[in-house]
Amino acid sequence: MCDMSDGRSAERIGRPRSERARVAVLQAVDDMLVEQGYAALTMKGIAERAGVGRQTVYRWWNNKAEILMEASLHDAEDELIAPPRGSSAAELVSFLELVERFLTVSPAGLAYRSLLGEAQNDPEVARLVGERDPLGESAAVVLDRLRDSLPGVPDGRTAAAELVGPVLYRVLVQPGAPATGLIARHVEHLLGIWSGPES
Amino acid sequence: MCDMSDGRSAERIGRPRSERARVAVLQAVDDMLVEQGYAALTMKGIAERAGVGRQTVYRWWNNKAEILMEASLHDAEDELIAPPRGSSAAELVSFLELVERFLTVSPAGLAYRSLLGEAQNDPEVARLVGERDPLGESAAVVLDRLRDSLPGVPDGRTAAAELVGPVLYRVLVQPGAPATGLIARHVEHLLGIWSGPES
Amino acid sequence: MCDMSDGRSAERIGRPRSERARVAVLQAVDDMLVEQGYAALTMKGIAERAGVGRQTVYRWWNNKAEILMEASLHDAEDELIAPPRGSSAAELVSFLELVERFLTVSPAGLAYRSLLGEAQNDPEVARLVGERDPLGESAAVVLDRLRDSLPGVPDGRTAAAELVGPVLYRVLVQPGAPATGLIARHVEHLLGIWSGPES
Amino acid sequence: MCDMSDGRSAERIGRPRSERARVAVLQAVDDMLVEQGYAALTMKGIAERAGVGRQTVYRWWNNKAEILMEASLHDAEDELIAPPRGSSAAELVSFLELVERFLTVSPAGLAYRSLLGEAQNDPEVARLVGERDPLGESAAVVLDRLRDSLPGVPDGRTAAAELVGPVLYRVLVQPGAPATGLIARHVEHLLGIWSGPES
DNA sequence: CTCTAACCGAGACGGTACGTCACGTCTTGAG
DNA sequence: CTCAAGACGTGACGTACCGTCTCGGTTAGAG
Repeated sequence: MCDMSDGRSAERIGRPRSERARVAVLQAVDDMLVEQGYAALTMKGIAERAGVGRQTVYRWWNNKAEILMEASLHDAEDELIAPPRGSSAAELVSFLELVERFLTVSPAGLAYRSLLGEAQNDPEVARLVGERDPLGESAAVVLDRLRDSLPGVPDGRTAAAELVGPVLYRVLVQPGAPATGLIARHVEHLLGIWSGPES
Repeated sequence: MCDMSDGRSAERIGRPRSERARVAVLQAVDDMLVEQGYAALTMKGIAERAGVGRQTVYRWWNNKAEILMEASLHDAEDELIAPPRGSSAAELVSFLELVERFLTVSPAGLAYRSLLGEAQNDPEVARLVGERDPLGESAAVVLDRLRDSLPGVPDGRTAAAELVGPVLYRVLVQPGAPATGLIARHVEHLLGIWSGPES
Repeated sequence: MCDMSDGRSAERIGRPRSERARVAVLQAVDDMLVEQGYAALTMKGIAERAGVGRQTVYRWWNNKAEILMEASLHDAEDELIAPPRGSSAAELVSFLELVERFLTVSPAGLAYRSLLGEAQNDPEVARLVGERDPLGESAAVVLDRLRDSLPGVPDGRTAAAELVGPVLYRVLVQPGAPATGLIARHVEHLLGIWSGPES
Repeated sequence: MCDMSDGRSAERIGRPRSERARVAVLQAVDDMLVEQGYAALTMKGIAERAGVGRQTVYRWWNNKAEILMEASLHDAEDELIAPPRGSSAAELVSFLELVERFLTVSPAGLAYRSLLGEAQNDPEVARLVGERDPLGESAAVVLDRLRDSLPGVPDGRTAAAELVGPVLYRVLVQPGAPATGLIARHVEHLLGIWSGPES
């Protein structure tokens, strides 16, 4: 997020940044998200929970949004890997169920939703989300894997939007309602489109 | 939103509430949303812009979210009425283009997005959005109108989610990118599903 | 200190400022000065001790220095009134003993010393102290009263400086050391100067 | 100030401390005091200006006060040596004028005033100032020299307080106002006291 | 035509989070 | 063991916004 970024940068002088502090912050954010929710996520609170100075947090990330993005990105990659199944249908259903679970119970998913929320109000956050969208990226991975057996899957972000859009919409608008029925029917429809000879 | 709601409640004594103040607040919110964005939307700022006391705002609505909801609901009904077209395809495309324009330029749409964002962090707002979702309601209206010519359209919120979900997702994640291509392909797919004998 | 100053100013609109909050702050400052000393005097601490919002403190006074000045000025007038004595010598000795006690034990006096200290670093505070110096003003009052029996007392701030300067210097440099001997000898000297026909 | 103090302690091992760093710090403090004033005197700022590590500063001195004390003490001895004059009066006037100039323009004098200010809030600094007071020591030197021709000069710190107290008071309270008139009259009075047969 | 009650504007109130700054300590690699 | 550099934990700073309260003044229906 912040500068210094990708290791290297040759020899830095002075005391090196504490990786320990960095992961403590990310862990604290994860914990607090599930325990108290985003509304109770204070910079001061994060720092205290992580046993870290406030300034240190600002040294690594410029915004609360950047912390959330990092917390979300890192775990999303792991949590949104759909296990291989026998059929495309089962694989898509599994993935969307992962997505739903991710968005409703996983710290990373809660972070993603808060991030998406903040992006609607803060253009800086919007830019961040626009560039690195863990949900869309995971969907792209799954679709790439299925492209052989589903010749109709379009390229780029369109297919990803068509896949996860309805589930995301349901979770954003009705976080409490289960999306299982929606997922089943939605996958059925998508298969009807993508597997056929058309398009 | 607040009590007193729908006129009624017979005869109240004392000075009646100023309808003038109420619409001034809604107008101020609309203006400030397009001029400065949600981040600069302060209760104090709204009151001052509307030439209204702060307490008066809280008399009509309990939260900033309730104001946004009212500002969004009222205009959304007008702005999301798809004009009748010759074909179902054209009608759906028109509707989704309306949706995209609503979400990106209309004050009511910006309010809706901010509201949806806030709902991810504040359960009270989430309840509000879950009960009255202008986007889903408009989609339901359109789908009802087309149900005769599209026998495959499922009932309830599933179809609405499938219709608007991808477009909303695109706008939420990439507000700047045009969704025209996505809309065209998406409608084409939906028609393939809904018009056929299957499902 | 702050604007609003001298009452009147005709009809103000809005909720009037809470005199209760104002005196609570001044009382809190007095208490904390004797209990913990100036170093522990935090704006946040003052506000909490006074049961008052932080912004309220800033509404009444712009600086910590302005609070101290007000706390000092108000009490200094009362605490530095030398009781009438039979002789000029006794009256001056009484006054200087009051000054010493004021500077070492009274909250107002501790505030004055901290203020004087801050004035050496902050030009804004220096201006404040230069305009309203409770110590000098009290000395001037005493000297005015004695001018009849001491024809040699010069006008203006010179006499006041000559009277209180040595005692203040002693207290500033050696707060712990008693100044009684210094006071006795100093008054004796001053009388030798001021009572004579010279000057 | 810090340990190691007076050279000695025989043979230390490891890299010897850099005297160059020490004087660079003192020079930086002097410069910054006249350029920006005490308020802008930061430990980090001093170190950077001196081209020195922060830890190095703390190795030589424990507090900012100790640096100021050293900066003040060293130069005060030179700057407060009253040149020999024909008369006691002229010598005292010269000395007090030096004092005034010292306190208002000299870096060492500004440091002394800031130190005196800090001493009112911090007992540790108060102890420091109480033990080594450059102003009082210089006054004692002058008075010792004049004791032969002024038989009435009392011993100890009383005379010093009586001599410099009024001038210091004037400078502390009204740094901008010239003290020339005060000095002339004050010396005249002191001579009336000290030269006479009385006391 | 008053009385009364709820409204209106304005703005101060007690809280709390923000991002910055300075402190004094700790941790690098180099000398 | 010291040096320059700079990150570390701590905590105060002044600002902004929240939602409530308290003013004087306004506007209706009830007596």
